[in-house]
Amino acid sequence: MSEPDQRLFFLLQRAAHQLRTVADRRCAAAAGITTAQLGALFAVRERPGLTQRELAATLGLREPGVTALVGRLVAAGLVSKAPHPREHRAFVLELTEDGAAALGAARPEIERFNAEMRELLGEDGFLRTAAALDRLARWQP
Amino acid sequence: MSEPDQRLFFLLQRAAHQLRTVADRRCAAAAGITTAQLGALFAVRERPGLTQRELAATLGLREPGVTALVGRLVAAGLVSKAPHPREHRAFVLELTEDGAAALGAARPEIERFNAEMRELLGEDGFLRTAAALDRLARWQP
DNA sequence: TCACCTCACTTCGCTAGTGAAGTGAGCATC
DNA sequence: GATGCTCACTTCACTAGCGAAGTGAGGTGA
Repeated sequence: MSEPDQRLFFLLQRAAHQLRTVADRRCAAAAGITTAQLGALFAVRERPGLTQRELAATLGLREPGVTALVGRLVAAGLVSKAPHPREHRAFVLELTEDGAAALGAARPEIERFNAEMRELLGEDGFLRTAAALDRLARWQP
Repeated sequence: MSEPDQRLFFLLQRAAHQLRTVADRRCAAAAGITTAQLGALFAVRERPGLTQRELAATLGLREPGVTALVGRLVAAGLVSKAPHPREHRAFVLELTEDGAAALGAARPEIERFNAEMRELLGEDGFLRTAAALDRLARWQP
């Protein structure tokens, strides 16, 4: 492996970390919650009645992480958690009004984030990066 | 903002998270340390005598994080930490033999990771993504 | 019918980051 | 030569994720 290749690997890791922390600070400023929490709200809004297992798959997290994440959202009143009608082990998640409001509050910040990314990478680079990360998101080692 | 745009934002977050965790599991299996630790070793090898402040800038971390990170590496005997010759508040970091060995041990895994990314994204997509993430890594909100 | 398995979720202990505040050496200024 | 500033690093309290193990309801097969 060439030296630049190795550098590339670490660069990638740093970029991934940067993405998370920058976005997190933005979301926290806009809606008072983290990107992960916001992502969960978005997922629940898209598919109301989601179970935690499904949410874990959607977000690319493990179950314990989702248990904690949902716990925080329920405690904050942003998501409701009710017994599953058919499957007694599971719960169904719904967005509350406050949850929808938080999602709305973060929207301008997300817009700004995307706009800056577009500026940074160019429209073409932005779309290509998005496509690439789309595949990465579904990547299983 | 269009709905797909919002989805894109969360997709990006998930991809970033996926990248970190996949790479971390690989590195842990290969060298017994995390990607962040490996990245620090790489940085110290490239610029021996680095201070922690410089390392923080290189890795995109904050100082407390680097204090802990370096502490772990020193405890593991992978990095040495000596007083700075001129600046008494600072320390200079050097790679130990074990540190170099760990870096070497992880090399095939990094190679494999990069190869899979290339396969996933195509050579062109890989290079473009790398270039994009290079900018992202240096991005300051 | 009763032991056994499956599986959604939880609990526990861990690692790795963050921000805010603290520490202390060296230097400048009065 | 005391006062106070700067700044590299540390400490502290916190959040967020992980893996492994535990819990318990529902189904399955001898």
